[in-house]
Amino acid sequence: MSEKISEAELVVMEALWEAAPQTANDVADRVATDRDWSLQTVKTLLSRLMAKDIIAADQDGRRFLYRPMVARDDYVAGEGGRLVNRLFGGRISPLVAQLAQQDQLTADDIAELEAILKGLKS
Amino acid sequence: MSEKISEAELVVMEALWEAAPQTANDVADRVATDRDWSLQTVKTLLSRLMAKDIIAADQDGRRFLYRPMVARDDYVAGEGGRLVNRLFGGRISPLVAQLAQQDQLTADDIAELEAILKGLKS
DNA sequence: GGCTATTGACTACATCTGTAATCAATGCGA
DNA sequence: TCGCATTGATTACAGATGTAGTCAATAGCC
Repeated sequence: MSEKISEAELVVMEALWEAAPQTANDVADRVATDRDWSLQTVKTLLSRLMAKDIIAADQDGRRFLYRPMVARDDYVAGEGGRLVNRLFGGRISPLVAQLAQQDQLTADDIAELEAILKGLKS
Repeated sequence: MSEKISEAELVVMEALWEAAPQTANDVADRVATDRDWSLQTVKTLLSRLMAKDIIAADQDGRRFLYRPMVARDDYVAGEGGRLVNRLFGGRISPLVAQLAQQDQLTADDIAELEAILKGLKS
């Protein structure tokens, strides 16, 4: 239901998912690792995320404490599903096959996949 | 290396990946199943894809025959990898786990995943 | 109690995207 | 040969996005 999160907005979301609630300054600091943005830029992105009801803010003195309203897991599941639909017609195996072919699957990945499959068969 | 393909452009690409080469009219007809676009809109998208060097065109009389310059598999692998990186830190298993949890894995999917894993272990 | 620093709100502006109308060339039928 | 239909090129324009400057309120300091 909630609106689309743009690339730049997602960076802010990641910061908020790491820890919440945070002030605009906290978020800017955290985001600085990834992007060289001014504080104002971060605040604009926070505003837009507020307008989209993806985050909320509680007043704390004269500042605001921002917090995500959507869980990262939910967002990620939605996006993952959408991509799998768009690119693979809803089938996950071609993506796994692609990654396998590019040797992008670690032994850990393979073990985990096997565990998941085992769980499904029970 | 090639530039980003937007949502609308991707619809055109799908049409071109289905069959190539095609005239602008062919593409528009094929795309009509998905989107209710005017012929002009499709032509604009074709132009933009040309500008981005994602497709090429060969003159055929007074028309052009358009064809993709990137293979669907390559594009899809790139996008899939990018998403898995962005959302899951490069690990595929969380995505599979998500899909499994949402009962989005069919018996066929599971069988294919098992086959892929079996292939990897040999 | 006025000055300054902090902080959110508002405004700005270039680019990209979605969607299309209009223009211009050109080939074909009458 | 002349007008019409086809087709690509150019232009348009609103909304989203990336990036940030400026304004206004306010709270603490001297």
